[in-house]
Amino acid sequence: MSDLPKSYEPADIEPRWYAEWMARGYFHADAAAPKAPFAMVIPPPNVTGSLHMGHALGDTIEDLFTRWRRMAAYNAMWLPGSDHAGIATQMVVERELRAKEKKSRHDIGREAFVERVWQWRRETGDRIFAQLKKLGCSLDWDRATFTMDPPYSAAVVEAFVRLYEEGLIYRARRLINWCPNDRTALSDLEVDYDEGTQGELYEFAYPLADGSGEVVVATTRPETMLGDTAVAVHPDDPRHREKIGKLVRHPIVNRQFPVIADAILVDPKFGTGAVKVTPAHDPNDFEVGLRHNLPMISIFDEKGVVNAEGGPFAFMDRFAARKAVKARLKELGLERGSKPHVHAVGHCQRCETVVEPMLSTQWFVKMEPLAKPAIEAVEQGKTKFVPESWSKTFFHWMHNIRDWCISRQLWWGHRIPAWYCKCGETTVARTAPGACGKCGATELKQDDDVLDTWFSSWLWPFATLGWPNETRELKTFYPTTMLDTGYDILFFWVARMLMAGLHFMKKVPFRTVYLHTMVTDEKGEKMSKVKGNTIDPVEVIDKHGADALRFALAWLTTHAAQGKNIKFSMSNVEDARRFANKIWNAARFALMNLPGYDADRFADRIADGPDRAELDLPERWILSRVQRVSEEVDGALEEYRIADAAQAAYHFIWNELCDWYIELAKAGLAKASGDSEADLIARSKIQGTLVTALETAMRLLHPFMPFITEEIWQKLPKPSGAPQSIMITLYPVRDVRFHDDASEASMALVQKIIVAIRNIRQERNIPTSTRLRLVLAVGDDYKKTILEGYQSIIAEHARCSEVRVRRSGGSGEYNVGQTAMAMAGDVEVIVPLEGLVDTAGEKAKLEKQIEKAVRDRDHLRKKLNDPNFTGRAPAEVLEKDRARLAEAEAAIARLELALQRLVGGAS
RNA sequence: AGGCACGUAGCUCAGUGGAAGAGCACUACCUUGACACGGUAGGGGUCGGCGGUUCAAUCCCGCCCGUGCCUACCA
Repeated sequence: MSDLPKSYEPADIEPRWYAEWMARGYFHADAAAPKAPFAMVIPPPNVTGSLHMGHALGDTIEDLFTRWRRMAAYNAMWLPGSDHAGIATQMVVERELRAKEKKSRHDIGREAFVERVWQWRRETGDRIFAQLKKLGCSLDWDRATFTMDPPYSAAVVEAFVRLYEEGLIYRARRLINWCPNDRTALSDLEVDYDEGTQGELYEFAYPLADGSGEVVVATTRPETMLGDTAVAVHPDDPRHREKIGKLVRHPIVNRQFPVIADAILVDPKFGTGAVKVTPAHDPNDFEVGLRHNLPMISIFDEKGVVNAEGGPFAFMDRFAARKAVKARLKELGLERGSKPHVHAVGHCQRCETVVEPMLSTQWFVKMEPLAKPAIEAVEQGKTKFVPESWSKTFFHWMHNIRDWCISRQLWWGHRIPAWYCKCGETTVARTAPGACGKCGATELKQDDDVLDTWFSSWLWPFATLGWPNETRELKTFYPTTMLDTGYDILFFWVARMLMAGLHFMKKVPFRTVYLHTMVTDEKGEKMSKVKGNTIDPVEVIDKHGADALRFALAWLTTHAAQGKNIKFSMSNVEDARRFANKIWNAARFALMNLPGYDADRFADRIADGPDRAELDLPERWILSRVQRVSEEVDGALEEYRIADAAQAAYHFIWNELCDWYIELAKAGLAKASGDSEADLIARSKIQGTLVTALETAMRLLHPFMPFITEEIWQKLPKPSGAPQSIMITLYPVRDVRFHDDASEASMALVQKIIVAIRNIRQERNIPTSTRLRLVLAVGDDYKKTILEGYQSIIAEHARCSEVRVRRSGGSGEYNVGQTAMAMAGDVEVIVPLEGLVDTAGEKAKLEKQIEKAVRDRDHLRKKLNDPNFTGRAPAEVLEKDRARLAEAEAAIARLELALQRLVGGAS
């Protein structure tokens, strides 16, 4: 007897099973196991991070695939870890230091600060791991890796040194993106452009040095004029042609510089046709500076404050200087105008400070040689994107790739393995060199900078498996099978991993890249703490359970078209929770109805399929259906159609197993409630089928909802020798013995008939307590025989006292004018309604049905009379349409007959 | 500026060259011994607009309108 509570309470069940699975070591994959590998690495969350909805989505998808493959007998390995997240982590610890001790990192020094970060990590880092466990993630925790672990750090150094030795890493003075707030260089990808910033196009005049006039320039950043070293015009612009080669006089700092001609920089149609050139603070101007060999004058320090080059404006902040410079120009009578101007302004991805282009010496990775093999690998299908359309975006970026600035002026991260000698020699080495290789000096100074966090992340799929050592792990699990991640880090991470994997391992790092969408709030707005529209997955789990959250996300995970996202709301979770409750109650029903059931005996009975087991229609039908749905779910997962898989499982469980089979089983069990041997056998067939269908459904659903399926699975009776956990069972596989087209067709007809009767009842307001007498009229004896076999099922479910089946066309079987009639496929469903009939109403209903059938018939006739159609359409389409036409014609005939009788009877 | 997508039921979204689908919402009825976190039945869409290809178009092609996203140095 079941003592299950009436509704499902996940909080009691989930933590218990996760602990049990851990204890039994189910998450661990042995690299030496003689099984086909399925390997995946987690996109490592920041150590500072806590689980947000984006993680919840990705990790649900990843766990879903890991569990699914594990149940298909793969050696499934999902590798966990976390990322040291340079800037983010440094900022967190700095903030804490300031709050607790009112000190800056500079106050305590680099060594002490880095120790502080380690201490912070020991105390509060990897909080997210506990949250991943709550979500049910079956990660191989023994392999958890942190990007600052000593072996991983060694791999980072190894990668740097190799690339340096190969000439793919170089140090150069370039114009880079600088964040004056974080005081570090950024890569191009770390700059977000704020499209549509309302700015000003300000015009002012540079006087020509010879006094022959002036040249008016237009700029959005007047303050950078302090660093101007040229004015550029288009060589063919008649307005400016005679000024080319002349000098202008800088009105504020004591300097003269030329008017130059540059057809690349200058668009004569824009602004005044003359451009001020600031090579040290603008990427385009930098290029001009190189082309024309102009001086490059940096006018800001690392905080974005004007330096000594700014003359009277020194020590002013960038934005204060802008105002001051404008005011001064006005005083000097050089202001020439201003108009509003919308343009894109770059912001630091991390702190949103306006990025300053600065001239600076940094380390770079030469990307083109790395990009080429990655492009080819994707072209050749060695790595596939899902959805496929992302490969276009990938190619576009890869073909236009630029060198990657990898040095960061931070303290937290992998320190650049380069040492400088007073003699000017640079030594790049795996360990600190004892002396300069050139001059022998022993006082070498290591580069102060650390590497971009992504420089360690791009090694993730192989550095986590022991690279550069040749490990068993690498041999077994590299290349990994799939990678799942959000499309927002396609360039940051996926593309770079492809490049690093091909370069260092000579093989792609993953066969398939599944890119999932972004999760937003229900209005489609990005979730953010500032906006206050975040949904905390941990709170959701506490309230509704991890299974509900996971299923809600899976249900919504359709292929990620660009610019689309998952609009997530709590109602999605509530729906999923209702589903969990439904499953729970289906299991309760089963468990309440199993007294006397012997799982071993049923297993014997069913061992050779449903024929030998002598099952009845409902049993044959549901076993065929669970089989078909299993294949559907499995097939959908093969194609990464996650929502389709979730929805197929959902509809099977709710609309077939619960709505129909359990109802059919109730009647069957009631009928066979006695103690006779016959009853016992009849009962056991139903019990066995119910348990089998439910057990299969639980396995099917386990990757989506691991906890509830385990809980129920454990409670179901199983034949002796069954596995200890649903986690280590086999995923439902194709078994053609249970395919039963005939039973599915018969059941579909029975269902149609029952629905037609319920419809009649509903429309006429006939209460369920009124037992109906039913007549089914069919066109041939074959169908008559079949339906006669299902009379009792129909009677039970449509609440009829009597069901008669006869050939159609006869008369006198029911009282004229006293019946309701409807078509269920080609079966006439006739319900005598003595004394209950509203003749006018019946007439209207019949007419409506006729009208629809006539519409169908006319449409089909027209089609089938068109030789163009019959001549060109494929045979099966013609056949189908002819059958439909025949059905429509028969329906019209029978409905019209019924109408005539009705009218005749009433008159 | 270039590129990639999208426009299907009130809402959120699937879908396919051969009779329009789901979840939620809505309407009516039902406290039936698995479940009211439930059941039964139902209403609701010229599949953004206009052309074209085809025997057949929501699906393929072109144009237009609208929306979103990505990349890019427009002073």
